Amino acid sequence: MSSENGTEGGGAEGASPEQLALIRESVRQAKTPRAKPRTWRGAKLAERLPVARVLVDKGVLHLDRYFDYAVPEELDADAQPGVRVRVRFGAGRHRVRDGRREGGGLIDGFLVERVAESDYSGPLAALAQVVSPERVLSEELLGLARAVADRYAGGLADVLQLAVPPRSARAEQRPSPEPLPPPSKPEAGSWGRYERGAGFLDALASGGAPRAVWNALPGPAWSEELARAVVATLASGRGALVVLPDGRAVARVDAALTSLMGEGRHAVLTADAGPEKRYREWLAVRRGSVRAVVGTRAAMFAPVQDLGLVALWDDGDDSHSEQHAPQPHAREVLLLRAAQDKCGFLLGSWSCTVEAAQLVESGWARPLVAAREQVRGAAPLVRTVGDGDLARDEAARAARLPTLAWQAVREGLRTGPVLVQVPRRGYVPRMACANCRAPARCRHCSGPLEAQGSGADLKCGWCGRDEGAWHCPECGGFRLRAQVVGARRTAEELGRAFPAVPVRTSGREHVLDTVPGTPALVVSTPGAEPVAEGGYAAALLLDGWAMLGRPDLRAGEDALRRWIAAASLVRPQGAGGTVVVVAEPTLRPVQALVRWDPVGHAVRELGERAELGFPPVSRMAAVSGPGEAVAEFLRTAELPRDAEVLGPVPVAVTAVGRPRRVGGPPPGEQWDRALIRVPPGSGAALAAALKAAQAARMARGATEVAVRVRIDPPDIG
DNA sequence: AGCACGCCGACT
DNA sequence: GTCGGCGTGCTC
Repeated sequence: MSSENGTEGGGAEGASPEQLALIRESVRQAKTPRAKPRTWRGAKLAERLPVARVLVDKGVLHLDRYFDYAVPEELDADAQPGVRVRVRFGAGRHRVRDGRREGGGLIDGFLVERVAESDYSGPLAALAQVVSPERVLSEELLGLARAVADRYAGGLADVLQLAVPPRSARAEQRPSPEPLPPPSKPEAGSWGRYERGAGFLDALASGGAPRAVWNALPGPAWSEELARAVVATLASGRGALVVLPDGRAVARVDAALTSLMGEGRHAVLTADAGPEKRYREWLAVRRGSVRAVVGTRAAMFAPVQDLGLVALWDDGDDSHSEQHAPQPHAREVLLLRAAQDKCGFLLGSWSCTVEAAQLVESGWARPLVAAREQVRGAAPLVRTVGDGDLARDEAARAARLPTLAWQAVREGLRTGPVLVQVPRRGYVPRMACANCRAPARCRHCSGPLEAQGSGADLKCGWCGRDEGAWHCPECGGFRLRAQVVGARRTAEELGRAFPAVPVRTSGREHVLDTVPGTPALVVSTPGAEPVAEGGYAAALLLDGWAMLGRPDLRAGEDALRRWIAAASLVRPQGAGGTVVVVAEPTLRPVQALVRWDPVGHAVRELGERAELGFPPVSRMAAVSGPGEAVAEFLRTAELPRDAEVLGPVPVAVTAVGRPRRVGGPPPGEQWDRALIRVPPGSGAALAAALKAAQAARMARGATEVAVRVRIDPPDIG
């Protein structure tokens, strides 16, 4: 008997679907409204568990519902829970005409469960096809996908699209390699530098499930430390998963794992591997051939068997936010996984997000930190140059760069490479008073003024109004300077000032992985900094104004994270490592950098967020769309009693020619956005209410204009 | 989204 | 009696 049977319409189609259709036909003609045929006379169905519950992959229309289908006898063997299937789905009765079935197209789905009876009071259609007998959707993965869908008020089918890669028949046909026996428990290595580091590894190796927020010491040891945690988990006979922000970080942990335990015990899941290779690796994990996974954010769903540890590096990096609906964040997905699988959890970073601090504050995770003298021994010396220094510094105004910075660069270049961190290009140049450096703001809405093209035209980044005659409200000055452009030019000038030294650049389109330990100027945008052999001798951080000037809740935390990430590549103070940050020394993130205290900074931020009712202490959702649609949505949604609606207010029109933000309005269209806030503990109720309201809208039909619902919106003023 | 069902008015 | 317009609701 062939499972290929019935793949095409026409005469080749198996007999039972035809018969089923005929039965439906006769049921209808007998005018029996909704017969309840529990038995199928004539149709050859599977003897045991003849009903398949199927998750139909058709958008958000019928969120999270299963549909029951009859299992024809010839598909019985292959139609196991977790396989991909194709079914007829569509309105109305499937007529039989000229021997062909009509109505309802073939669509994809997952077979979730086999049961004895359906509780659907109507005639069941048959499964059209089992796409392949590979059981891709395990019970655990389904449970995780459902939890993620609930957390983010999204559809189960949407989450499964993120969690299960597209099929490649060739990849499926290849047998996965034989699993290797577990490695032996690794030495603690540089984990010994942390107060509870060795204990954490011991707990993993002995089958425990420790949960930690790890503030990593600056320097390159983090990737090997992550790898040791993975090997310790494997040694206990369980699997491990590490999610990293980009391909370079994946390559480092990959290399560390290979050097600790050789090839064949871990898989690498990244987007740039190509669909077939990626699916092949994914299958090796799903089949249990490989028990450890490192990868970028899509790997957060990797179906590792018997999971003992989930780990995430640098959760503040925004590449951990999924771009596709419902836009889950890797940290939140791994939190759900740790809770569901009762496994270990490790959240590591040189810096510390407010969310990470909250995990410690709530007692859910324990801090994994080094003693103060370890930090002092590993971190570089940090010095600041603020507005006051600049004003007093005659040479700086002429040369556009403070004397202190010149000195640090000159000194550093004597012994090694010097890193210059400049703002990312594509940051719209924001303007400040050339005299007093106060940010130039719109006189109507206080939004940031931005330069338009090459000319002197100014436009507000929020309300879009033109500003023709700006003058500084602080000092009366009327000259402006573009901070971002200034930083780039400064980097160029540095290159000219040290003509004997090579200049390398690393940025968006051309990212360097490493640079040699010889004297060089390395100009890089945040996140693209190459690792220097032996560490940088010095770093110059020039983008303080651009980062801290953003009207964003995370501006301070983000600036600190990027500074710390760059400064972590610099040699320790004892080896002469120096960092100069051009930013106001009274600002809290700047002070946290000088004291090298990212955890303290995050804890203070967390306290303020709690007071102000901001995330992550409260949970927020954003509802956006055309004004009338948003208003209607808010009228009909049955929000939790303790929910508070802020707005709606008009969102800034996306300026024509600027890249459209994911989930934002089309250029030129006016949208409204409301924020909905609930106190701690009501997040699940809020998500459920928003999901129900969305589903109700969809059911009402196509006349309704879509609104976008986003849990944990990233940009709240 | 499709697509069939059904209620109601117009025409043979 | 029967055809067909479009509004409503379902899809196993």
